[in-house]
Amino acid sequence: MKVIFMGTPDFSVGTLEMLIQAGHEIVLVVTQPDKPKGRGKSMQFPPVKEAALAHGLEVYQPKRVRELACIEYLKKQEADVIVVVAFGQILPKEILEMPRYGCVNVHASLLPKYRGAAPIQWAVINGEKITGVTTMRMDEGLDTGDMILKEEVTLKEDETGGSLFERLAQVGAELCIKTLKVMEQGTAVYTSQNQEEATYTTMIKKQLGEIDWTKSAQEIERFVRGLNPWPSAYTYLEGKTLKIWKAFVKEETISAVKSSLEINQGIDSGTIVNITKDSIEVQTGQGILVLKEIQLEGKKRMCVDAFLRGFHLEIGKKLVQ
RNA sequence: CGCGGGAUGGAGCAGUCUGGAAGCUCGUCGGGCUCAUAACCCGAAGGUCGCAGGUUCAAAUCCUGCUCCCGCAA
Repeated sequence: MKVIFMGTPDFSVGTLEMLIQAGHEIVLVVTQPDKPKGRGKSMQFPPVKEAALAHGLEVYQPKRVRELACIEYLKKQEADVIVVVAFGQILPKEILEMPRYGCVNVHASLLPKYRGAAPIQWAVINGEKITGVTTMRMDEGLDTGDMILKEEVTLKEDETGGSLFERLAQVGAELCIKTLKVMEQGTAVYTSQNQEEATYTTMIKKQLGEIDWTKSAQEIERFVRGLNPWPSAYTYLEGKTLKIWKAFVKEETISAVKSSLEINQGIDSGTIVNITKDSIEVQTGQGILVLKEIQLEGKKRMCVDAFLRGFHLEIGKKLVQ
């Protein structure tokens, strides 16, 4: 089919490449404008643009897709379908209705749950056992279109936002190809979403990563995994930012909840209660979190045993700003 | 020219301001102690102090340029 592809971050790249591989004719790749990124604020191409250029595809970067000039340009392509994967702009009705097969969106959750911007991280943070990818025919709402295909993915014990991101991107790419196939064959089944079951996720901001030590050790551990590798969960140590990359819930606190709760009643959440050769144990609102891999501001991320060799840390210190 | 931290034996750091014998906590190797040990004791190897110039009797340390890493911000 003649396809217009719209997408911006890494998550979209896999789908674009699989579309090419599957033999679809990509007539145009639409992505967000280049933005200054990284240290030194140098201009950088969005990942999708990099991939598109590598395949010799035409790239179009409108500031706003709803502008007339843009709509006209898209119309000229005479595409059969528009595939949208994490594009980052809302499409107006004119575009949604433009292609013969409409606009297909690949969303990284099992709709109608986790509509919105950051379904992957939230699935990990919330401790979901199963998530997945859904394709749908877009309508004017945010992730409210009729669903076409769905595939479940089971989260692993040590799943991080990053690892799940990669897996879902792969699943999403394959699901997209299947979706186009059934649409083309006319065998696609469109299922409307149950509005009552719908949930929404908010966009992940940097600031969200600050750890609230009054939460339970289990919640914080999931929080750490969900925000790895971006934007990362962090706290403070002696006025500096301390990122937590890897941690786990201390086992004893599960089996001996009552006694440890009693013992810890006088200790504030966020206090370092024990330090071993290769771990730092922190009191939380419920249970103890054992830090294994951390990163102090300006330093590389490192295992706690390496950190402790060069940083003299004392029990009783609190991880607060 | 967005702001800032950093580069020192295999790892993590101190030393740099106030130039003048390369140090700390570990790891590694050898030996000892021990029923035993990630514990303890003794000993050893291992570094052109990121790179290139400059100042000086003398530079990890001062000056200049460069490379790489990291935090913030976007």
